[in-house]
Amino acid sequence: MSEAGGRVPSQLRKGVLEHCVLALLRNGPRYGVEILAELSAVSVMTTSQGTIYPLLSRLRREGLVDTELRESPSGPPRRYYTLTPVGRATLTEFTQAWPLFRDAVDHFLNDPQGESA
Amino acid sequence: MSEAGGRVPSQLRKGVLEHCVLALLRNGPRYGVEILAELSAVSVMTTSQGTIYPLLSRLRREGLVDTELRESPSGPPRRYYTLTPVGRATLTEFTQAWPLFRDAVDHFLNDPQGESA
DNA sequence: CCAGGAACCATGCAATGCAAGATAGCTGCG
DNA sequence: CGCAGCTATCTTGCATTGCATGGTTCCTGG
Repeated sequence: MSEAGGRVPSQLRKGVLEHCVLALLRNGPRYGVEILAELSAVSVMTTSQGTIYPLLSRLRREGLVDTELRESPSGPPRRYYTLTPVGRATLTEFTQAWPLFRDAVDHFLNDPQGESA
Repeated sequence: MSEAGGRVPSQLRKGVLEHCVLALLRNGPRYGVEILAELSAVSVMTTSQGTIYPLLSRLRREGLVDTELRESPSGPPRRYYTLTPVGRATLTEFTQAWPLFRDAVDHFLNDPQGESA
């Protein structure tokens, strides 16, 4: 309630979450719950296990990430995800495409008359 | 292919197109084909009739826009869309939420180490 | 052994962009 | 008038993907 201004429609995340996960993996291998936590550290990206596990499975199926099961110091084993060359290339593509999209949205939101420069 | 750098995944548009249309309508009433043209003027927002007509129907059904059928100086009648107060409020909400989302994505894409500025 | 938590995964649903195609009105031409 | 071609609107079916829900496995502590 009263978060009208801060609420981000979940549809916005479509097609973006995937690339944010790839971006996280640039920093080194991560496992599911860890990825979930790092995403949720930025509130508008907060999501759930029901979102990222299917997402991670898809990334693996499509060859964008490799996985490796490692024992945990305490608890069940963790599945670590690592970028493959294909995953890295996909991330690079997105990194180039994103500013175009972002600026286009800014254009429509900020340029009512098409005036400006 | 080979457009890797400029290609914007269509999933990116999800939930955004709707608000870009609302933003367009701030400039006054528009009809379908006209909206399609103004969106396509920004290449990454190029879309098709099969996308905007269902979208416009939904906006009308949800009370975000009003419609009015007007004769065309030449051709079939056109259905003009106008923002309702609800539509205007929805647009305002999105205008506030968008920068949060945009900056979050920028954060993940540009901040590999979390080193910040 | 049992309780509880950490970690993983699968299933079904909802929202929405899109391709393809159908319909209807207007204009110009013969 | 009759037809071609354009403008404009709308419908249907599909693919993608975020999400809620629930279930399973492994480890630790008592």
